[in-house]
Amino acid sequence: MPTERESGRGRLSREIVLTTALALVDREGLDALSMRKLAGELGVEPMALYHYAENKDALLDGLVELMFDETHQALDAGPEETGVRAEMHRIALAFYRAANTHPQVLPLVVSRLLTVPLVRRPAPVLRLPERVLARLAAEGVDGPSAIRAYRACSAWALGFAIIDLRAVVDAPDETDPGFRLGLHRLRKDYPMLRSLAPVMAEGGGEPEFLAGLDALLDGLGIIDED
Amino acid sequence: MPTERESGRGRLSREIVLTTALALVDREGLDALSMRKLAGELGVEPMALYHYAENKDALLDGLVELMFDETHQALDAGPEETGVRAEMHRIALAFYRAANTHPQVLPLVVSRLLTVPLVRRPAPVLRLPERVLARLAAEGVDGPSAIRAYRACSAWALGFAIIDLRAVVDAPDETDPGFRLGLHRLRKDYPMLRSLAPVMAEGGGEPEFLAGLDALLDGLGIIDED
DNA sequence: CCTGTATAAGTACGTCGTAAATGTACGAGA
DNA sequence: TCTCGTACATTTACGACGTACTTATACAGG
Repeated sequence: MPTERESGRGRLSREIVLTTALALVDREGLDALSMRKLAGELGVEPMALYHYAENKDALLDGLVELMFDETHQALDAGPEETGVRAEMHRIALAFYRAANTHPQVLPLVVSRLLTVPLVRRPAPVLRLPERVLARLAAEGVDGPSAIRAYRACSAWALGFAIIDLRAVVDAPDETDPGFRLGLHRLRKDYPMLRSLAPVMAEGGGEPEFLAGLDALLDGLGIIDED
Repeated sequence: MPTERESGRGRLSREIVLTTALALVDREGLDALSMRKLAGELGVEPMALYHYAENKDALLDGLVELMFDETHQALDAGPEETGVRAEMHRIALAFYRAANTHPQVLPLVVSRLLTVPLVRRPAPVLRLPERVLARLAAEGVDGPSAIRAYRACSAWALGFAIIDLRAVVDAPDETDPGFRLGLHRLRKDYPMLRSLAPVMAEGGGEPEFLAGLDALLDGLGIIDED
């Protein structure tokens, strides 16, 4: 006798489909995600997925949504900080960690930002700027300044997540045949890069992330009042 | 009698293939780029392209390469600035402008950064950090500090380019049927976003980009000596 | 003029996203 | 308890894609 998950109705749900897709992407990369493969992983025929995502693009949107959801879950789990600065740290860190957990999703975030108009973005994606702007407004920051601050923080968080993740990939676990050739080219044509590559491979991590964020907030005059 | 470009040998070259591909992507978006379509645009059979790009991924790498090349061309066209700060502005701006010229390539940049190990990145991609690091070293900045500065500048340039380009897409040229519905949702659930959307749609542009860059450099203590 | 080599074209295969039609199991009302 | 509408899953099929493998062509050097 088959369990509920194994036969008939109710085997799938939007959440199951999306989380399985996200796991697949985290594990094997974006290119490995196909409707057929995902269906196979769920023990289902490909077309069944189209009840939960209008098409593949919508499914990819769902992955972005999931990453932002994770950010909000982390934020909702703890209490809001009292200082603006501390709260901005908390929000940015939540996003940064979600991004680090699902690096493969970042290219999707980028292409969606460039493509999907604000008005029809998924709720969790909109909720993040709303959260930031509301907090800044509560602190007495005027509209244009708040927008500038939000823009700076999101640009920094996204950019730093991308750049710093690179460090993982640059780590010297390189065993490919073309490696030594590449190293030689590096030594010859890019001496600075060559000598600093080990430092670069370490990555900045959260301290450097927060330091940059603080520098930006300083520049914008977003400072705790006391 | 057919011209040289129209028959026989020498119709194609890596440069022709790549620039045509880039034009196609700029015009119709990443998804519209297929080997077959590109070949059609070049008046050639699809397989001919494989003499200039090992496969489609390599062709996409070529697009990133082209964007960085454009950055270097802009930089090589003018004289180096004497102050570090001014030179960092010049370099970052060159990149920012190239990114704005080819927004569709940004998702590719991101996925390559996350995927391709440093050692085998295209020359123009390596040349940019080399340029920055060399300049900082010349100014007496030590290795780890230079890396931090480079990381901050590249994260900011990439992130701000992505975030600020979004403004274009968010502009209120929305004529879709679902628009008013979306607007209503916005008003109800995201009041801050709703009221600040017009400000947001304007984008920060180059002044805001440079202001953020300065804030980061200030935070790192990268200051002209005089 | 001939020939080798660089380049383009042709053919073919497996995979992809997904439209359309068909089948199936559950839950509510008789 | 039965039945039937509806929500869900499957089947089948198509065109487009990336690209391996094979064949044709045109130029350059001997």
